[in-house]
Amino acid sequence: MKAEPESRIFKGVDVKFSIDDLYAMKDSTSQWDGVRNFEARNIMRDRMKLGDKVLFYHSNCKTPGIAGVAAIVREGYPDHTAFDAAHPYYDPKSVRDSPKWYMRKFAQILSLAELKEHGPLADMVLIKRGRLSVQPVQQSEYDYILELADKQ
DNA sequence: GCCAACGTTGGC
DNA sequence: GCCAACGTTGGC
Repeated sequence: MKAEPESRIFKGVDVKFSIDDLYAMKDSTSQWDGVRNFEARNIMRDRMKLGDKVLFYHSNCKTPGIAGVAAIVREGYPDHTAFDAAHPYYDPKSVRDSPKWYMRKFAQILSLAELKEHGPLADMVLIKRGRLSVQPVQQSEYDYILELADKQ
């Protein structure tokens, strides 16, 4: 799942959310709001289950890459930010979702540039397609990435 | 800041 | 249901 670790003002609000921001939250847990893409929403609503692991990706920043691992502690439910006309994530047509997590941070970012150098990851949605804020990861890809992280 | 790739909208 | 126009993502 992607989030932007550097400050960016969207409709008057800073949307910055890094792995450190997640860690700093109460119980290192947060809702995951603001998803406004149907495919991404469907993955959150239909496929992400309690206890599932999540690769936390830093996007739109100096070193885009995987920052660590989080886990689902609550399954999808409607994103209330979509109902609030004053909220930057307001959507007048809304019915949406969001899960929650906790996390483990990698020693260093596994940068996109580095991930691209590893053949076993060549078919990752992240590499092949890129643009999608919530993406499925194959178990083999996840295991490979955790091995890379453990070698740091 | 550029722009390619892709998603969404809406007229027809 | 097509598709042009437009908007967004996100690496570079």
